Amino acid sequence: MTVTLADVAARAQVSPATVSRVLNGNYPVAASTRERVLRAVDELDYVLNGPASALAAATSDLVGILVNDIADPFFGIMASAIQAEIGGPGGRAGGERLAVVCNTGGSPERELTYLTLLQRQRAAAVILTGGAVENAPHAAAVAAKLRKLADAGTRVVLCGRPPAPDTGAIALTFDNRGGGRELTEHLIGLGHRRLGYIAGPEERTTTRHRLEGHRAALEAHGIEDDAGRTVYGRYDRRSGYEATLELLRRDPSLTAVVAANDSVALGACAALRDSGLRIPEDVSVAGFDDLPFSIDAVPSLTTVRLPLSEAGARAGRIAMGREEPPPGGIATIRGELMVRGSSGGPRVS
Amino acid sequence: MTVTLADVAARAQVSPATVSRVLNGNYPVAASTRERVLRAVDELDYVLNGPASALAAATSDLVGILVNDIADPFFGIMASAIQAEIGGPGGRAGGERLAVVCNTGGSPERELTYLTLLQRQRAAAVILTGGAVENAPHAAAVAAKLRKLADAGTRVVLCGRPPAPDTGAIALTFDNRGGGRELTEHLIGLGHRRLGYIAGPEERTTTRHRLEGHRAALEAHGIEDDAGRTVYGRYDRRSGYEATLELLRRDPSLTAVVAANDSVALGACAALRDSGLRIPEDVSVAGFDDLPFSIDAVPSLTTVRLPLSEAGARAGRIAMGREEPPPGGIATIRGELMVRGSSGGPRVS
DNA sequence: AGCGTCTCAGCAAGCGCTTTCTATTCAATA
DNA sequence: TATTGAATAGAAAGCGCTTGCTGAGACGCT
Repeated sequence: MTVTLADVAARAQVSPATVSRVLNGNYPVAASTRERVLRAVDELDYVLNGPASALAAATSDLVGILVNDIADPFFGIMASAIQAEIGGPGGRAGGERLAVVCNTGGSPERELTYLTLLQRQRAAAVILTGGAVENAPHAAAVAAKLRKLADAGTRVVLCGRPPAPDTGAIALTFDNRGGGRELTEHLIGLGHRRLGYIAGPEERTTTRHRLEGHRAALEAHGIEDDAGRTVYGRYDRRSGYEATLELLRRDPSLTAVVAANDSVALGACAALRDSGLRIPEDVSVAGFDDLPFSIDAVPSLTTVRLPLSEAGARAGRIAMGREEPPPGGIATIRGELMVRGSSGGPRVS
Repeated sequence: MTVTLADVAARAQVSPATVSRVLNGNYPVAASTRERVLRAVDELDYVLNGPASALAAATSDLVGILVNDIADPFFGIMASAIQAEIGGPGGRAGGERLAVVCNTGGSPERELTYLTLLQRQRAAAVILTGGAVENAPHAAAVAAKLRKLADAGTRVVLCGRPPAPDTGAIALTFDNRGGGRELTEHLIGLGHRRLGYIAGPEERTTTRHRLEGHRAALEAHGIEDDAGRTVYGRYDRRSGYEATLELLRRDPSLTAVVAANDSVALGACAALRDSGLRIPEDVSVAGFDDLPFSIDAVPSLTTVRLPLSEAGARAGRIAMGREEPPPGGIATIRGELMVRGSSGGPRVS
């Protein structure tokens, strides 16, 4: 049999209540008693029963982190920063919490199911990262879930995701629109007029915002936005490769390709090279996010740096109640344009 | 107040026991009754209380996945594959389990603490991924924990990690030694004789095994292994960059650099380029793992492909008891040499 | 008609912990 | 010396669920 609180109590010659209090440290216990209890715990190699404890105390030490793709460093970096703050092991003493990273794969159903699962576990907090799916019924369902979670005392934080009104959720949003605009303006400033755009999956807030920024820049400079210059895809390299070939087919005179993120941009680079085009002499390329590998590409990638780690850390602290939420429950986090080797003036044709 | 089983029972005019049985589907319930219960659940928007359920049933639906660095795709890919099999939401019906990805950061203490936390939660299974720390006391502590977990009925699987004897843990091990050897033999075959090696952190099984493979290859071909040709670092790009500069300083006549993994190799490439050396004309570079970005490097990286996804999926299935463990509880998974653009014959000096 | 059998539902005893309330002790105060 | 009040420990009542056991019908058999 496994060791229980009662066993420890018996061994230490105290009541179970006392053992519980020693373990939780939330009630005065004489030093001598405490020590006796601690020794018994040690000798019996006792490990608290989490479920029982959670049931009795009506709280749990689980914190859920929802990500769209755990294999994508974009999410990995945020998750890592969050976890560090959640203070799983190694964090500050006291709150030893278990961070649960849940991989939704970008699927609305999975997202909902995970939220239910976390609700079932009475999670202490839930952090949703990355773009949301833009689909009215689903958005409503998620909002309802979030509201319910908040009502049940679970702290809900959105990190790199647009605010969810009326849910009580704190939102740390990336300024994808602004970043997208800045990026395209940089290219326009370089002299580009025929820019292809490789967007992410449709019905995703991130996709839409970045694209809106791109279009706003075009419009501001009186450049007509030919719909054929935008191709939708996924947020991965492969998608970037294929989309680039498609863009090239539609208009071989392109001088720049703006990608929805860095992985896509890398795919674009590969496609361009395979098509015999030089970067940036023939075609400039720009990404988004500034993931670690982007600086390693050859040429290194012009992109928009998102402070993933900082945002994640802040979200983690807010979720733990260790930092004040931003006023109004919403904060916008801006990206920073990183001009590097993959962008240059257009070729003269 | 939150809705409880009893509320549902009252509404459906049955006993709590019946509701529980409907929800768990592990006991015959008349169709009409079942439907009535299900309707009540729906109407009340009832969500099972996880802790209570876990306490009463003495089991939980948590599955722990320990990774060294969640921001590293090496682990992300495995975790993703595992999670898909764990069948969180979206998996096959029935076992709706919550996959908990825990980020140890490569720290022994955190690893131990997470294991305790999982033990406390009475996790259904625990999967440890990636290399282990080689440090006798710590290894013993981990082994003891694993044994205890196994005794408590938690299934323990090691994925990409050497076996832990006498712990009852199933091990799917990568043949790092073999892969390392093959890689170096490839370079030797190309004519290289002065190879630098950038190892991972010391006291890590992965580091040691890959290095042993490298040295075995050197020895097999009668190449003396100058200790100065090996530099230890971390498993990241930065480390590769710095280590390469160091190697170059020690011996500018190097014709090849073998890195502990792909990220390190990319850093090495950057350092070589910054030193005015061409790849592979002046210096060949090789990585390990074959992460998705490796093929995008310019030139694309010669490396050893590890079937991360497949291994993760298999580990997940074994953890769920959905696949027979390998005979003897140990399986060795081989890597595959991927010869690409970053390796070529040595320059003629 | 009598009886074993099978199906389905309820009773009630926990699961291992937390926490309120109560009891005891002992020192400080009147 | 009697009295008050900290400080500390224990008793016991749950927390919300699962499950072994019991019981009540319904059915088919002899």
